[in-house]
Amino acid sequence: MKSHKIPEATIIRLSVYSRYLKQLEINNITTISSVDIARGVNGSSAQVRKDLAYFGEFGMRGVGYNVKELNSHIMKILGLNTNWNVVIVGAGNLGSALSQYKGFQERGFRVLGMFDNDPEKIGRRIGEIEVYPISQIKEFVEINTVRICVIAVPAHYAQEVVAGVVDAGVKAILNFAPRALSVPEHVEIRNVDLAVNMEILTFNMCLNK
Amino acid sequence: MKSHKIPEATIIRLSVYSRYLKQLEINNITTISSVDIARGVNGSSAQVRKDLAYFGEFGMRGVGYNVKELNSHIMKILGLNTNWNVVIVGAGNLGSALSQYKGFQERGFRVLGMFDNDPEKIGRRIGEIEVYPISQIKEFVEINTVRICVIAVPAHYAQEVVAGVVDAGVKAILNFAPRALSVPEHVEIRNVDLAVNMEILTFNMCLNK
DNA sequence: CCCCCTTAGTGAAAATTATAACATATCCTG
DNA sequence: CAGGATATGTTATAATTTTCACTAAGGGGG
Repeated sequence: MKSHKIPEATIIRLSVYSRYLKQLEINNITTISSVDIARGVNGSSAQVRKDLAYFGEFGMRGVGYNVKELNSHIMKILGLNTNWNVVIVGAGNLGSALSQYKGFQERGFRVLGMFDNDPEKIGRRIGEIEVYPISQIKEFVEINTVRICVIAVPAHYAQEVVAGVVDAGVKAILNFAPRALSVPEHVEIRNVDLAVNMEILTFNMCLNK
Repeated sequence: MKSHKIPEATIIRLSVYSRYLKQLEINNITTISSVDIARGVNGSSAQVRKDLAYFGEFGMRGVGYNVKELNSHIMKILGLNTNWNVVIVGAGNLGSALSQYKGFQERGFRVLGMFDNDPEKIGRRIGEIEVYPISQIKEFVEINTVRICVIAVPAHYAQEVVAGVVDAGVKAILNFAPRALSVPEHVEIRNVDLAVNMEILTFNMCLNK
């Protein structure tokens, strides 16, 4: 297990493998080969093996991988052997939808609260989740040991929100606002830009004609 | 303008540059250097210039780029000099939120309709957008020349939906279902896996301690 | 009008990432 | 128990992408 730098693409794929393995588990499939994993995720078998090799040896030559065991290893690699507390800032359409997103819950992400500055929204409940005033976020994050914050506010508020949640002790930010944000060295940030994804599609469509 | 293969990372960055330039336009900034673009998007100036160089020469040496003109070029490169009609399949939380997402409208993506198989949801309106039965999607796509479909249904329905919309004539798919989907050669697909993004954060957080 | 400062464009070098090929280990069959 | 079939782990190779350094070109001041 060398701690050399791991390509981000590898982490993305591990996450995808993991979900696929979960599916196999549900279907009571106990063993799988790298070739079949590759088939299941539209990848290559060499890549599957290479990705796993960064972290150890999880398979058996001539046999394949034990589905459950491999998934368990990957989950641990990804830091998913524990639950994570999450807050969402921005209780608009997107924030609300994210708060209900099953895909988070399934992977151990628990949205404990939402925050907004709109008096209209504060106090409301989205499903089980209450919307608190943004002024209370620091206290909330500290009390509930929240490490992850999702930002789903308009772009021009986003940097301001970052400052607040970083101060509150958040260690990772998933940002849906289409703007580059500055964070301190010790805070992880990841941008999910929905329009960018659309635009990659249009670019490719235009190429092909 | 060489038509060599363009890195996808370049396209992503172009999209980001474009949004940043838009912002500059709004602030009445007329000229900008690659260094300042880089600063605005947390990138490097060499990368900015390299990315643009794939498509032509848009700047003036010793001066920089004309903001408006450069953005106009990038928009055209990305295929955004025209509007795109979009349908969303899945009128749940996520689909509904996406239908209202301002970031799409701003970039010329018009959501014309949503589709679902739940009688509860069919006929309802989310904002201006009506939810139609999935059975009508083919006709709708043909009549409205829809080229892009957003998939926001549970994972186990997603492949089925793909088959339907591809048959209907859709050329690009933005998939939010956490599952690898098969599409014909001529159809572009892009997966936005929200949990994956969370998991990259947790992975990195675990590395750093 | 010339010189200096600035900044785009570009080609080569470096770093990264993916692919392919192979050596090693396990199982199964006869 | 031996040998073939299978599939991992690993090393080497190729491809891609980024970074760096340099050249070329425009603008402004003296």
